[in-house]
Amino acid sequence: MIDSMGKLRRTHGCGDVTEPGLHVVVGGFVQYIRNKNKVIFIVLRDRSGEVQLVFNDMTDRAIFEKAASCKNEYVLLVKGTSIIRQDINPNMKTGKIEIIAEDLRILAKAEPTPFTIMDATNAGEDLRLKYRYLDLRRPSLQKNLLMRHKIAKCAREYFYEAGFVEIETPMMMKSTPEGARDYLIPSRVHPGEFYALPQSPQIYKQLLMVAGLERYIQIARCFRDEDLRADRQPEFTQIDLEMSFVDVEDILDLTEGFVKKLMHDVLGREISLPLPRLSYADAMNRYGSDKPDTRFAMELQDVSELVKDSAFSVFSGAIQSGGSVRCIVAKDAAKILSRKEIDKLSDFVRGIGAKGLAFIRWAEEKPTCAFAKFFTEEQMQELFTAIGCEKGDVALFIADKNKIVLPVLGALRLEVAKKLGIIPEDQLNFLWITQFPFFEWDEESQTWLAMHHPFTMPEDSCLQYLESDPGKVTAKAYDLVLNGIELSSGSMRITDYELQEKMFRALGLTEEEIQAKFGFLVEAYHYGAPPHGGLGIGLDRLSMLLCKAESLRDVIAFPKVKDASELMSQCPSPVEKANLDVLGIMIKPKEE
RNA sequence: GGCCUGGUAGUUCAGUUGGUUAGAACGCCGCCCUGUCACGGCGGAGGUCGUGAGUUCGAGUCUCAUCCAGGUCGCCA
Repeated sequence: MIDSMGKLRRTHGCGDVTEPGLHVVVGGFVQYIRNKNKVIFIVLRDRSGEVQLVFNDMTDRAIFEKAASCKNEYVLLVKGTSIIRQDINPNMKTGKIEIIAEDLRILAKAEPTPFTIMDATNAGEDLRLKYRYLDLRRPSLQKNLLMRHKIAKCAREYFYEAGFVEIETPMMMKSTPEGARDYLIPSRVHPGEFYALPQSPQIYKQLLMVAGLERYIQIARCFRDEDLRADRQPEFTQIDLEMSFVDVEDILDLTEGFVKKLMHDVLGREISLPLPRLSYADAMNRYGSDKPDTRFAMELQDVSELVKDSAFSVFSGAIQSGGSVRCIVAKDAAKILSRKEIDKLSDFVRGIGAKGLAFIRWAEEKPTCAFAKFFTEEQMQELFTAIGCEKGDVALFIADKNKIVLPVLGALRLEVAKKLGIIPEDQLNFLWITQFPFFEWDEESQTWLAMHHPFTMPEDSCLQYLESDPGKVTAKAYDLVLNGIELSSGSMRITDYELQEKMFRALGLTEEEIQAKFGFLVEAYHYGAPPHGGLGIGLDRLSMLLCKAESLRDVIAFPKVKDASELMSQCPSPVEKANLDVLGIMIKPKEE
């Protein structure tokens, strides 16, 4: 039998009882029991922290017996008085006091949990996810969810103050065959037809601007049916914004104000504005990434000019076919980057598309370098000077098309920095990436594809190249990057329907395709739309970074695992045939 | 879909060159203990070594297949 609360109500959080002489009622889960036969200590835990309860020979016999019957994770309600402890526990926030129990109610019993509920748990993640409600009892996860709440609260406060209106957009919408795969929802009323879950509220928020709502915010759920990563869930949340009568600068300024408030409110840290900005081209050339981690240098260097005439065909060949030879120099890395380690790096770059890795390792008096034989002593000296390679350093070279060289060297830069441990962990490097290319040449289909969605506004200065030289066109698009992670992405939208039609033509879309895919959106812009743009800020990633969590799963209450299933409820799951019949759906048998 | 890593008690792990009855810690059960604090002491229960096949006199250990989990690449306009 369990007890009822009766009229007894909690007066304090466990972690809030820090003074002696208080008459308190606390409730929570049993964290530890230390039964010394004549005296029993129970540590009780709730959201606020832990506190020690004491039952001894002064305790009513029935209460004492009841305390003796308690086990871990029982839910208790305890009335008592706080007193100074005989021996202080310095590891506990409430370690100075303990509560002499006068009344004890067992509100719920608990079976032994599959793993011990404590922060320093070493239970496997799949087990913890299966019993997520137990995992979430751990203080560190509670802290993460609290942090996430604070971020959302801060966003609402800031943007409400700036005149943004919170509006919910539909979760059931038209499937758009562009981009990521949609999650589909079958329709019973229209058998054979489907809604889609939104990949983002993009279209609706633009229509809200056409509607004249001027400033919109939503903490929006988004869905993408693609493979998962540690930093990618099929269902995620973004702080979604759109605003009218603005240009890029206004949006960046407003967002920066939010970032500053966020850092202040949530972390108590001050950052200075404006945040640094880097063009996409510079980011690629200097860091080999459109989301560079600028907490450390080790920038990419182009040595094509120096090596283009060499007899080393790997270098000269790459340049002749329009590519380049670039390198990074890892200072004082020769000790850590042994031959064996460099071989591993070589495997690493091959794994992500490079043909190989050339290197200079300058550990002893003379550098080790396999390609040195193709160069004169003077030429090598010239190379060392140019890239700043000295004794103790390691230089790593990639030669190929730029489309390979840049991202591979960018990934290598991160990999090497991790190995060397040169990334300052507690630094917060925010960075805007701007001037994204509008089009991307697709070798496979031999056409220009939109790098962002096709409603993105091109920069005013390059409108003239739209048809003559699409590769030159840059977009009014911007990404906010924090420590090498893309936090936010946004753009100005096209409001001129004539320009929009030009864009569609440049992308090779036919009138039928345009109508089928975006008909209602295109039509909307025929009725007048103020200039507008916006962005979405990844709430999950932001939380992950601010909590210093290693995975998105640590900041989402009920996350999905790698195959997009949820281990606790075991979804997705098959449904009854009758349910499918109503929807007019048949399951195709698995192919052998 | 490719590649890498892992799967042994409720949990976290060890298990040597293939060789007797598969071990430890925590947890669990019982007993003892008036000041513990991740309490301590004594005793006990608990295993289809992910699954299936193969090699072998003999497989936790070797081989193959398969399932599960994680990471990574493809993918994510």
